[in-house]
Amino acid sequence: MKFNDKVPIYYQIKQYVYQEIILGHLKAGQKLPAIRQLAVTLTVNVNTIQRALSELTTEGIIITQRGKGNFVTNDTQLLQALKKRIVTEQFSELYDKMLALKITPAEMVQYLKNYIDQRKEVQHD
Amino acid sequence: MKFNDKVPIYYQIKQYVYQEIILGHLKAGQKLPAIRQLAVTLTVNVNTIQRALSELTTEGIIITQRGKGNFVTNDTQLLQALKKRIVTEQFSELYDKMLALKITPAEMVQYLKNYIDQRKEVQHD
DNA sequence: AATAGTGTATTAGCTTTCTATTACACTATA
DNA sequence: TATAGTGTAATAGAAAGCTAATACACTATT
Repeated sequence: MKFNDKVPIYYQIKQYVYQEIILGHLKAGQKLPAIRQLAVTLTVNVNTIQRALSELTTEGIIITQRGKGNFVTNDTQLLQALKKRIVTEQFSELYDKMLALKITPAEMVQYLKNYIDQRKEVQHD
Repeated sequence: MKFNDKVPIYYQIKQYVYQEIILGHLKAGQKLPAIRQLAVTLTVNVNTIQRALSELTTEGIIITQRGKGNFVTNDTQLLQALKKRIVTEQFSELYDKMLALKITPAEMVQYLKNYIDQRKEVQHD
């Protein structure tokens, strides 16, 4: 997996797990791959996986059963809220950065639309 | 200054300088505060300031004159392009993250509008 | 009981970032 | 020419993150 070297890997792994849950690749109650397996798959050290899962456990997203494995929580309410939480986080960050540049909300929407149009054009290459 | 501990301080200082230029607080040719002064103002070490300015110099945004100080470039074309570059970077990041969550461009716009409305409501408290 | 598959914990060492400190080099000016 | 203000460089040490390696603990199965 390709990681951004400006932000801790364990943090990016957390985001990856969020993503897999949101995409439905990981469902409530489902068993995650073994940490040694994840370490191989993501090509990072077991301890780095551990740190990410440990924080996810603290959040209640992941339940660890010693000797058995790691499982996605069965708390469907928590999982439902996850997508909203993650998406909102991203828009919140963007909003604050734009505001710091004195860009108005209306302009933000326009910038986003323009960016989208631009991506569509480039797609046609 | 408050820094995000997930990303290097020198990197955040670069962003801060970009911001000050975009906002027009720093204009073409203008002298920056002395690095020792910046270090005090931002409450970081001189070397950390140095690293940020060194990278900005490499980009041509800042011109260093030994013994005199650091100055914003007079290359107005470069400065003009800066705002677009920084803003686009942010939307690009958002777009990619949303796409990873299988959120369509149309939905992105809607999410942004919703977030903006939400912020407006909260403002009224 | 032994074994394989899990998570947990610890230690050592590397790299990056940041700080602290000191010394040096160039520029302007009194 | 002395001095104050500037950037530059180098060293040492602390902290965070990551890796590697090893050992341990729990669970399920043979």
